[in-house]
Amino acid sequence: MFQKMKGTYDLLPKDTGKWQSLERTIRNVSKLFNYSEIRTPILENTELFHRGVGEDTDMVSKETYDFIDRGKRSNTLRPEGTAGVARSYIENKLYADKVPVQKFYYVGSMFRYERPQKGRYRQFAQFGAEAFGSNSPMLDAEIISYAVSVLKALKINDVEVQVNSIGDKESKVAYQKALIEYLKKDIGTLCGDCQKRYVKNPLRILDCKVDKDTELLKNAPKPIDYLNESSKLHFEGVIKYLNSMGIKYVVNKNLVRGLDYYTHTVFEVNANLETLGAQNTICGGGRYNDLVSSLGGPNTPGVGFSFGLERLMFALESIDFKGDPNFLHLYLMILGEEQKEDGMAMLNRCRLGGLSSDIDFLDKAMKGKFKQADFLNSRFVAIYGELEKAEGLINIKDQSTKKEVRINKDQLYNHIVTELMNPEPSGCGCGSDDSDDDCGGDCESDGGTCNC
RNA sequence: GCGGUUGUGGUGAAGUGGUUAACACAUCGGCUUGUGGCGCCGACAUUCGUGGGUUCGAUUCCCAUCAGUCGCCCCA
Repeated sequence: MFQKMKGTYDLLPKDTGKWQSLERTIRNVSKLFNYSEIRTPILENTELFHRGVGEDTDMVSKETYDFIDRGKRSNTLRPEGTAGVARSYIENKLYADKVPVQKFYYVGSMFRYERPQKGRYRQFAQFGAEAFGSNSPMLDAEIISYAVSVLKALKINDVEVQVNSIGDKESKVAYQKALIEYLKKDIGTLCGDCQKRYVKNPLRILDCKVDKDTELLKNAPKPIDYLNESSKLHFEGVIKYLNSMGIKYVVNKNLVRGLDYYTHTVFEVNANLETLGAQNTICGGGRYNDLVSSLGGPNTPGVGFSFGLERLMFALESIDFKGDPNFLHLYLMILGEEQKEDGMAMLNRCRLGGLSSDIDFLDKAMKGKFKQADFLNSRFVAIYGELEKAEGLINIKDQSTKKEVRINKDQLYNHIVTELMNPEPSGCGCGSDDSDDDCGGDCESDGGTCNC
């Protein structure tokens, strides 16, 4: 028997409603912030990620899915979204567009070759946003507000936004030098991982979980203290606008991020949920003013974020998020071979009229048909057998009230539509069982038959 | 890449070095030709993730491997 590859998962119909609902919210909020969807290939030239994300990052040095294709080219399944979007921005010369600040969002699969654990898969989904063409701190603040607004729209409230600045290239270099100098004598007292980081990526020593409480690290210089004048001004601007928008955040001076392309603002959103386990960062992002130029484009600033959608899903589950329900308006029960032609005709008429409808294909007994109708969460069942055919009638039963009526069979569709419009029994026919709220807010899309 | 832990039917699970692998739920069929309940009757694992080893004999012990799960590193 075949089984799915390690670290992948099948998203089955019982759960896809949640994802559709989540994605709809993402798209709605994105529209409010005027970010437009971009879809770039899942596959890119390997070199793009080496140059974009950074040769020495863990992500590129040990987590990418690389392969050589039949044309002997080296390809990589994208481990993140920013590099591909930046490539597309440059390749399509969007910097020359009439709209000078280009704002994109994307939703799609990313791939990293890691050991799976809670909230971490080898194929996982991200929702990300990127804005190119302005170095204004207003844009940094907008991006953070955008991320927070998505969470708010999803009713995920128990989160903490952490921000920091690592400054522009000049500030970064100055800081890194100072840090290396500071740690030089005592690096031997830190943990093994830190000693490796010292050589590879000294910035990361700052948020080491093992050593973070040592005097050495507590007193270590912080990036924020090494910002040059313009970097300092930029960060102050970001803070100013966050405050003016009423966005809650904490400045975490130890926050540094693992990707090389970041400059200035870096931020993370953490959810305080035990259901997330160790992976509680649901969103990360920051500014990357040197990325576009390092990929061969014009000198163009940018800023963005990305959400891990599986982690968002975990967060949603802990607040009892339901998503779009699976339901049927009509389940048609045909009794007897002779009635099947009429049945198919009625079924088709209902479907074309906008009613979600189905029928028993297995000639089950009544008992079995009713069970199916229940499993499929059907609002109405209609029974059509010999007796009905003889009189041109059909029995229709409202599952929400258990009331059954016998009507002219040509009235089946009209009857159901009329009943669905009638607010009396249980609101909409979407089958949603939460009576307090609504059915997710989008039943108007199912053919105009909902009335919640 | 490293470490812990788990792996028995559709599901939840019991179990033992010895030949019929409990039990419950679900599902299917019947009692009951067309109204879902209840009840009763019956069906449903040539096999205990996979491969190898120890043994007269392995689902049980050992090794490997695969997968799940949790953690480290890192990240979403």
